[in-house]
Amino acid sequence: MDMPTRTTDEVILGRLNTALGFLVRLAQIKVYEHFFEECGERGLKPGEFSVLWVILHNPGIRQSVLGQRLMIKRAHMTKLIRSLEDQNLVSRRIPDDDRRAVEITLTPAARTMVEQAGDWFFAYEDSVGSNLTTAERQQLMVLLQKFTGLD
Amino acid sequence: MDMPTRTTDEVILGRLNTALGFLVRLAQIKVYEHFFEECGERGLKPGEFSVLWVILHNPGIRQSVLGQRLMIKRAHMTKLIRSLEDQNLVSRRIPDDDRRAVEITLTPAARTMVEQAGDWFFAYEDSVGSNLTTAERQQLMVLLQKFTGLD
DNA sequence: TGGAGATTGTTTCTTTGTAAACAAATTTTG
DNA sequence: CAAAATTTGTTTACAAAGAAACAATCTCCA
Repeated sequence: MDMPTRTTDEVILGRLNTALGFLVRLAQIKVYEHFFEECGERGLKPGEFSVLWVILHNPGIRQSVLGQRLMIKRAHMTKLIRSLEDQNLVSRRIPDDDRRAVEITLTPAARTMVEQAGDWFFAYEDSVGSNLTTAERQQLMVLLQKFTGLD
Repeated sequence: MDMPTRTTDEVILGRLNTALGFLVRLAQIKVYEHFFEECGERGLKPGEFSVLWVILHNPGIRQSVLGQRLMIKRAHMTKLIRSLEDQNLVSRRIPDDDRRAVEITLTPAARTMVEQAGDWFFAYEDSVGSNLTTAERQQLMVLLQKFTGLD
């Protein structure tokens, strides 16, 4: 009998389910979808939060450095920063010693906001991978740190 | 001295570098960039390949099932399939027993092409995470399978 | 010193993917 | 059975992200 595949778990993936790149992509989508179920309408997306968080902990950081660390391309970073500036969350300053660069700082209002947002963001992050044991989560974290070169 | 952050590895990430969601996003970008360095102008992107690969191994699979398994949204799947159809790689058939559904099959030409593409695709996939040991790669694979619910 | 090349950020255009409204077919249920 | 609800795929409008071309500034070296 050669019935066409009708249900998700019948699907034959072959070697695909051993491919790291494929698995990482699936994981990323899952995290993202899970985020919007949980944090739904908080108004602050994961990308935005990570940018603000890093600026909080590195006041005066340059756009280029921020982009390199978070792996956000220049063109996109420009848009992100402008959007944050429009929301009055960050301010830009051209340093005297290099007038091409832009140094980013949080506004005072944003500082308290981001600290607060950190609470629920990391609470959410703790719920990521809740189908793994604590030990597995720890293991996965370490492996991903090494994989991404963050160790 | 409170110098603004100037180089990537000076950047303070705080709790962020222990956040699974953040790490997974970084990993995904890294895989994707690495892919285009390696496989540059092969004309077949990771997403397209995975779709074709799954159709190859599940001939007559329905669009909805394909989308669920690869976590591709309906609206997007429609465009992907149409693009593949325009390239004469897949054909669509409305089954008699459910005239809303669409069953997808590879064209004969695509079958050999995808089998061939599999060779370099999985060769590339083997090079993903080359900064990890073989054991670590295996571990990461198993953890991601569990994480994504593919086990 | 001054010009070639690199760096930094912006702009414009394109690609990729999502959301919401819709139409058609099917299933459920009163 | 017939109306209501669900499923499946498409369309349209939009958001997120990258690529390439560009302008301004800085660096390096002949």
